[in-house]
Amino acid sequence: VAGVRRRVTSTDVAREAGLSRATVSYVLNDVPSRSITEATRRRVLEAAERLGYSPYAPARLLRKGRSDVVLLVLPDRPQGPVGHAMVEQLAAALDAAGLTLVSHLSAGDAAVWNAIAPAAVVGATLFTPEQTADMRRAGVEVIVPSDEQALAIQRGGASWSSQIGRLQGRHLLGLGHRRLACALPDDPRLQDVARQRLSGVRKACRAEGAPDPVHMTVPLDARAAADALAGLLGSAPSAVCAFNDEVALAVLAGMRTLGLRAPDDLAVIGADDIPAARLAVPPLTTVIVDGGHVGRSVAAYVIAALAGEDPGATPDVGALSVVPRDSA
Amino acid sequence: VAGVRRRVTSTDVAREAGLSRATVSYVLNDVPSRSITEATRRRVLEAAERLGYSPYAPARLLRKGRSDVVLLVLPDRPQGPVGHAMVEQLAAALDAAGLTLVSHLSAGDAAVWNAIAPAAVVGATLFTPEQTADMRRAGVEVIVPSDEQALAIQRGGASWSSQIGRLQGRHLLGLGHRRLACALPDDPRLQDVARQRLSGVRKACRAEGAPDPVHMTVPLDARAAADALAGLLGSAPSAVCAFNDEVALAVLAGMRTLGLRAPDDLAVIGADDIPAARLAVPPLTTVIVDGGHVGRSVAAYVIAALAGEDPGATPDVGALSVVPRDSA
DNA sequence: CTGAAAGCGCTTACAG
DNA sequence: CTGAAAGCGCTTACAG
Repeated sequence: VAGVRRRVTSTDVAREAGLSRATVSYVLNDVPSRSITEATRRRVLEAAERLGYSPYAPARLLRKGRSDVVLLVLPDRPQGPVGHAMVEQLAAALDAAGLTLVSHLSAGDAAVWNAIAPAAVVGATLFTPEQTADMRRAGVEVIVPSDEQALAIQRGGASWSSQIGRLQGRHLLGLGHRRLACALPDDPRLQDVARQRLSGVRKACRAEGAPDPVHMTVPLDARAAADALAGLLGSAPSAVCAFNDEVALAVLAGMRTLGLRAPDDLAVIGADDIPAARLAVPPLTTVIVDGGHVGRSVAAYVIAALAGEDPGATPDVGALSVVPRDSA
Repeated sequence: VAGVRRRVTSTDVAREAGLSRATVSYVLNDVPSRSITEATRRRVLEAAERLGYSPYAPARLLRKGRSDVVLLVLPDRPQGPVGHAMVEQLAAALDAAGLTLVSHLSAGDAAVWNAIAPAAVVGATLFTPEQTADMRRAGVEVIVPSDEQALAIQRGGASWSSQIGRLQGRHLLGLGHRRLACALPDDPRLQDVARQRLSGVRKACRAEGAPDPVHMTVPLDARAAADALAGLLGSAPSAVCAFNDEVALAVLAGMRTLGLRAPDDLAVIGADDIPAARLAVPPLTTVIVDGGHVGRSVAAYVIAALAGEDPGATPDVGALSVVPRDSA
């Protein structure tokens, strides 16, 4: 498991090939402005192969002064399929541009960017001004703040999360509902996003002249969800916008405990379209976000900014759409 | 967004403090073998603060020859709560030892370890011999292969996934079932793990003298699941071990379509305990893995190996347990 | 108690 | 077409 072997350097390759380190470097990096004999070329390549040479990143970085690593800072919670698609497409698009993506779960620690000196940092989480300053100091060239901050969709300046709320509300209102409720998660780490969501639903209601939505916290447990629901029935909502599909599932479970049926007694709409959504009883109507699209547009933004071009406003987060099923 | 400012180096700090780079380095790294005047100390610290100095990782690495970054290679699929707890605890335990964890979604690309030159690579995914050789070349000191390869629990030499299958089988058999079925996922990326799972269930059956389990592929869709189930009814199983909770939910949905009830017509047990499991109809009996424990024990292994100590066999993956609910 | 100097491995002007 | 040399920013023996 442990290895004490000395590192193979370009000097070794040069010696093995009977050439200089400069030539080795030129061949290995395919420098266009240099013309190299085919014979020399081959000699270098073969020597490198034979020795198992692989350039040492820190040294190369120190010399070139520019990293090709992009760091993605992820919020500290499990990732659904949308988040996964986002990361996957972001990585693929960056890779095609010669950039490597690595992720780190947010813990507010400066150590990460200092430890890897990335060319860019993408936040799927909020950055404090102190963190941003610290990144700059660590030599990070491009900083893409969280979607909640800057990936905010331009029209209306509303955040992504609030857009989802707006779409949920609009869908329910379009179905004829007037009194809406919001089911929010009890996870403290989600409260900021939850607030955005609620404001999106409220916006939809006001646009249609419907009363402001009421809201409640719904734990991921049938009994607790039933209690939360029971406390809300006084205001007689006819439909609920859930923070995400899990919360929606909890609402459905609570309703079952209370002897209520969806969508007749109460319509329910979720968000994320997790696999369990379509398997629920009844199958859950939900809002889907094209995570892949978000990933690709963030990648384009990073690549442009790194190339010194004006990346344009902020990344486009793409279209949301509702997947109509039976719960609403 | 882009910044052209020159990097602040230790030379700048030295100049600002009116001292040498050596002294700056000694103070900033708190070298124990050096005694430094309190006044000098403070002068360095203040100058560094004033200039916003942060040591440049590549340079330090090049000199010290040893990174404090650990790379985790993750399989390319969404992570459930178990995987998340594993990553979280692994990161925390490494952090306490001065190591920084970063992750990368597997894509079989050598670029990752070459780009960041980590001290250790932990695989939550299988490594080919070529990849391992490539890591060695890139200077990776410690390589921890996937649990499926080496985190395999010692007793019996069975892999983690197969242990889960065994526990599922044992639980069902203990409930009096004799004819078991396995519900496997249709995702091609999961086939290897699925095979392990099946072999675990088979092992449990043989230990009890029950017939070998039959198996079927169950897509995450009620209709398709019903079809799969219908094709299986000929062999008259009385219980099914699902690959994970999502597949279990699909089995439940398929049964509903067929007019079957759990657990009376068919008992169902899942694995992972995702939030949707306890909210299902009926609430899903499942197997829970202590992801946090796995993360901590992998961290201990990495830390010991990096310190040159014998890390002992391979990381302990900790106890599995079944969460009994209504579906079995 | 502090500093001058070497060297980690790489790339890239600059000579030849 | 190829090579000798400088220098990226850091740490650490080695002198003083």
